[in-house]
Amino acid sequence: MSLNASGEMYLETIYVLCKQKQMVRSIDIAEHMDFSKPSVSRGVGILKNANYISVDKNGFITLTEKGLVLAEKIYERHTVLTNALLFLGVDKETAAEDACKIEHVISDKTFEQIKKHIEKK
Amino acid sequence: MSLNASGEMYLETIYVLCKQKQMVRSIDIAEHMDFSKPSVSRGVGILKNANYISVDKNGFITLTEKGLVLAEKIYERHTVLTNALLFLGVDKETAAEDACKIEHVISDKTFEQIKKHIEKK
DNA sequence: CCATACAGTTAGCCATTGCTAACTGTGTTT
DNA sequence: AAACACAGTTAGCAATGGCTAACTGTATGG
Repeated sequence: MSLNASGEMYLETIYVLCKQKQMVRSIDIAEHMDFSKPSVSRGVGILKNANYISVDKNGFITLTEKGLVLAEKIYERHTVLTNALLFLGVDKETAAEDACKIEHVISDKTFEQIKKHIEKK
Repeated sequence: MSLNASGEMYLETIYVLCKQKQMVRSIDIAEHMDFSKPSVSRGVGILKNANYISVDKNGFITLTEKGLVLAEKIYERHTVLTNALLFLGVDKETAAEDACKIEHVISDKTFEQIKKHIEKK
């Protein structure tokens, strides 16, 4: 019951927003991702269902332990991959965009090797 | 009217098979990709429609000029990315698998930087 | 000559994931 | 109190891209 790219993006967005504002609602996710409210509503429902997040009666979203672990993993991928691309000479915007695509498709093995290599620099 | 990941995979497979056997049919693609015949039939139809390939009356598939150009670009990405991952210490099978995923999502800019960096080694 | 095999196509199912339209429920404002 | 704003949900559309079942058409073989 693990997440695909779409679910990972919602989770990562929640993680990033939580670091910025503590109180995160679906509407904040919608604005941040530039998605419609119903799309986010469904996405949030899936994450909640799979026990990655909790949503209280006021609609405030928090990561569960399971959600936090995965979100941190994805976010680490994002930062390491972005840095890797910046290191290779890719411009900032492109690096962030492409890191965001790559982070959802590569294996743990590959990521660990990239990370190892970048951290040596 | 450009292709997405799925179409690119069909095109790349056709390119690879063409290098191996000259005569390539839909059934060969189906076997190589482990997809059903109808899935391949649709995929091939899309490539044909978009003028990436020609299919003769016997079902033999050839790349058009446009198809060859794109297929070579994708294949180059595949080989360069695979080599990049191998260089980082990823095992052969994982490198090929992940290269296959990455090749469809990264920008030209990012690919060129990776290529430049790998070719210096 | 009929049967069988093989390649391909058609029709249609299913899941995913974006969308709009329209509804619900709650809290504020006049 | 009535009206409005705002957040969220429900229902349902569309495209993508896999699948199976069942058909067509051709070629081979008993």
